[in-house]
Amino acid sequence: MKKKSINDIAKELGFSKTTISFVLNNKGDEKNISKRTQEIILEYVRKVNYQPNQIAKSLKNGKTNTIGYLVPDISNPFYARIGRLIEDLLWEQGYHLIIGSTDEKQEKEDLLLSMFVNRQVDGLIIASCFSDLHRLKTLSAQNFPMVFFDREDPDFNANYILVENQKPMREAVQKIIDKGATKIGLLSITPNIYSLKLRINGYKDALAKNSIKLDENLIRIVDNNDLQESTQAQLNYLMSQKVDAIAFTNNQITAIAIWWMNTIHKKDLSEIKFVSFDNLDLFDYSIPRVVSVAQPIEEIAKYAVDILKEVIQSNDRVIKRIELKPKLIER
Amino acid sequence: MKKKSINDIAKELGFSKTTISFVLNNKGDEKNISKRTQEIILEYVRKVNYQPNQIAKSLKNGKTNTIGYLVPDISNPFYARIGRLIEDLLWEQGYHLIIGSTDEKQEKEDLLLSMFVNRQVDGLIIASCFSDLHRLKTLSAQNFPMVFFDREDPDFNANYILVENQKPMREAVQKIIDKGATKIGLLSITPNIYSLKLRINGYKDALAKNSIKLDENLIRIVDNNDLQESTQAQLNYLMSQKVDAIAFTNNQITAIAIWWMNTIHKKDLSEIKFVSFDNLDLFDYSIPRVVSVAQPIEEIAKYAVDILKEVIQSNDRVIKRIELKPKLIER
DNA sequence: GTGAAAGCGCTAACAG
DNA sequence: CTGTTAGCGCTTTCAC
Repeated sequence: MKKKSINDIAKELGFSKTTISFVLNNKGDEKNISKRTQEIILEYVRKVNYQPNQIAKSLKNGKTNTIGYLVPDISNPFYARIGRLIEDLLWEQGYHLIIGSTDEKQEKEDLLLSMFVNRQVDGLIIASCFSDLHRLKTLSAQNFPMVFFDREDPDFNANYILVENQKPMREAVQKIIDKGATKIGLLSITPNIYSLKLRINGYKDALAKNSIKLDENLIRIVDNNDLQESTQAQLNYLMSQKVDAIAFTNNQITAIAIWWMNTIHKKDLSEIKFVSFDNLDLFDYSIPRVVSVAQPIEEIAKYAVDILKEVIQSNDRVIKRIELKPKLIER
Repeated sequence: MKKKSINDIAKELGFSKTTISFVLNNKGDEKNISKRTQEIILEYVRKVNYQPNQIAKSLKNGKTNTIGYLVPDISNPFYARIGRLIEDLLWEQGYHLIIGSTDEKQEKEDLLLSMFVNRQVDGLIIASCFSDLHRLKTLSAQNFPMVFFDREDPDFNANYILVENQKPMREAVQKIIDKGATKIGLLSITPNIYSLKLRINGYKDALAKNSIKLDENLIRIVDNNDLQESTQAQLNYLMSQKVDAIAFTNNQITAIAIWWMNTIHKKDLSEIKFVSFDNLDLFDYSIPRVVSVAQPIEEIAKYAVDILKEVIQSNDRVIKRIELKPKLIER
């Protein structure tokens, strides 16, 4: 059974497409279509459950009412929850979300970016891996509506919704120093992303401030291609070095670490302290205790959508940089 | 800067649109376009970074290469992870995912369903709340490609990727009975979904098999509109009834329960036993101990995509019902 | 008040 | 080997 088109409706009803189109788009009055005609059309449309083809509409209007959501991994709770919030906010405005997970791979990000552009999404909300600015800069130069969140590249001027990184990390690490930690390791995913560098700097700041000598060996980077295994190996190393605290630059590796401590390592649980950028509910009760930096995800989603809408609507270039304050959660 | 169209390319290069189109769609050889011409076109296209408009293509071909993913909540780890797996599988086939979260609300589900249809998605992967079959049956009658997972409605004949519900739940509850539980409560989200009913039946079966009298008061239903609060209130009730074990019908409420036990209740942690349908990594170490029923999410995603593809490709009606075996995880 | 017709960017049958 | 052309379903200008 083929779907009805506006043409079919027109024929069946004996009106022209134009008339049907006007009525369907609530321009009946404006275009002086008689009340009677409008009723007939609306009634019929309801009866046969006619649904206009959005693709045709999009082609004509140059608007698809879709937004691309490009993140490292949609199943990461942080991105999943923000995604959900964004989905809801966009829904209210008649927009829909197409998702894309990059796995922190430049190549995948590039392909997804082209895909989104080819699909004519009206805008993009992105947590980029920023490993190659070329394509982003091209899009930006074309004034393609984009809002970036979570991560920043100082060489790339764009709309950013960010949270402070360095200071909160410093304060979080300070907390565990106050509680007696002296030998503090750090575990991070690839820090070629500026925001992650800042988090690491925060860690270094805290050490410096407390005259703890920085031991570069205690800064461990996990391999993105094998997050699970690599995190565990690096943890193992840090534990062998007898650290009494570990700072993590995102929630994903903290979660793996807690799991590993409890199921594989099974030692030092109460002795060691964790610091995590990003919060998770389970930190409220998990051992080791975690001091965490909670990002204001509702705000992030809200600003991302608001600014994206602004960019889409305005013709001239909008560049905003919003920096939100995360919340330090002591435990 | 307006985007280039195939027309522009044709003019600039002095070929016709057809030739360009053939070459771009790798039909150059098939259509006997000279090697030289192909090279020129490919070269030029690369140089100006021409990207064909997918919307126009879609309109022409009647295919959008998008699939709708309709679930109660994309930020629920279960749906998020399956979503991610599906995204990857579809990506390999050139398909992309549009997401929609229903919040278990019929109205929202209906709206999302229309949205997906209007957008001309090529297919739908759905965990429906099944509170009104009308629209689904209409779509099904129109042979719209759909695959349902996680949940089933026996009154609705469709493609299903499911896991066994009743028996695994019975076995899981049996485990904790073996460990000494005698007064076992149950907490579930709205069980107007058949699959959830089956899980509850599994719980009842286990009690019956062990001659434990069923106390309907110990079967508590949480309010979907306020999951957090409601779950906590119901838990409070169950604890006041001195149950020595609680079975949960999905991971979301189990996670809330663990959080509540550890942060609010702070008692009975080692005394009480949990059973959870759906697994979470944190169950590996969380207290109370959780016996869980782990769904094979990779398989679910794989089958969902495979069968959807099959349905899309075949002209005649395909109806499959796959029932996978979940894995019982003792702890 | 209503309709004819052009055109959004692309594909593909058909012609040459 | 390559080009002309119709048409996917819709919107909108202009004409009647």
